[in-house]
Amino acid sequence: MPKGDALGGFEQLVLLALAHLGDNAYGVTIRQEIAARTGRDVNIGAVYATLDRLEAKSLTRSRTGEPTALRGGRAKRYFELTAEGARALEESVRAIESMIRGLNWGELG
Amino acid sequence: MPKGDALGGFEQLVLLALAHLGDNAYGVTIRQEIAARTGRDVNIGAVYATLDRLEAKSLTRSRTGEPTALRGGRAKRYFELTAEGARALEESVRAIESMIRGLNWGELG
DNA sequence: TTCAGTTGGTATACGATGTATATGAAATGC
DNA sequence: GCATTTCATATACATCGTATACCAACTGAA
Repeated sequence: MPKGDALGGFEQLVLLALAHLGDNAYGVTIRQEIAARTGRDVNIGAVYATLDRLEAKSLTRSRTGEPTALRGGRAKRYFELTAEGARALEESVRAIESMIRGLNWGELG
Repeated sequence: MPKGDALGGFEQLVLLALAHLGDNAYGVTIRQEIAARTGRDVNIGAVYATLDRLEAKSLTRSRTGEPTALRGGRAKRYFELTAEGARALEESVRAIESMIRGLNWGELG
């Protein structure tokens, strides 16, 4: 990995949410996924801003879906990982895991 | 966790390095620990800047050690986690682990 | 048939975080 | 003493994270 393109913490979170959601990833579900797994109640604007930045870096791509026959069911913007995004995510997960490995929680603080 | 005090990605990395290094954590070794585990060649200035911010948030504390009898062996500034820092780190590791759990790498990209 | 109510997205601004560059200070060894 | 080595600090700027506010599209019922 060339230096300088490490993922930010929130970018990593959003990419992980995409990975879990598969073909049902759009603003609202992404936010829910993060909240459900981490307990962190993120702002929806933060999610979209980050998705835009990820797309600008070619780590994600998006398409507009069809409206659904539900009250307020307007068309969604679906997001997915690109191959490059999947690679960056794997790399970044590997990095954090190797930092976590072997920690002795008992001796901290 | 009260909203707003989530750790940044690099802050988390630095705290993890502290956790591994125990009583031998100072600028140079912290940098080495991160590089050795992640392959990421971080800038020393970035490390100190982050340590200062962590200390401002009471997640770490520091003290100045004794000079050593080595060429260039000037006094080091040692860093360690506070109890609060250890808690924040555990919390943040738990969050990322629950985001990683159950991922199916094969279906990405 | 229009408008309240609901879902979902966009714009933008700003503070926090991440990073590079440059400089400073204290020690040793010759 | 002065070059050399280790370690720390200062500063400036780019990127990321977050809040606030607003806009758009659709349904259902008056």
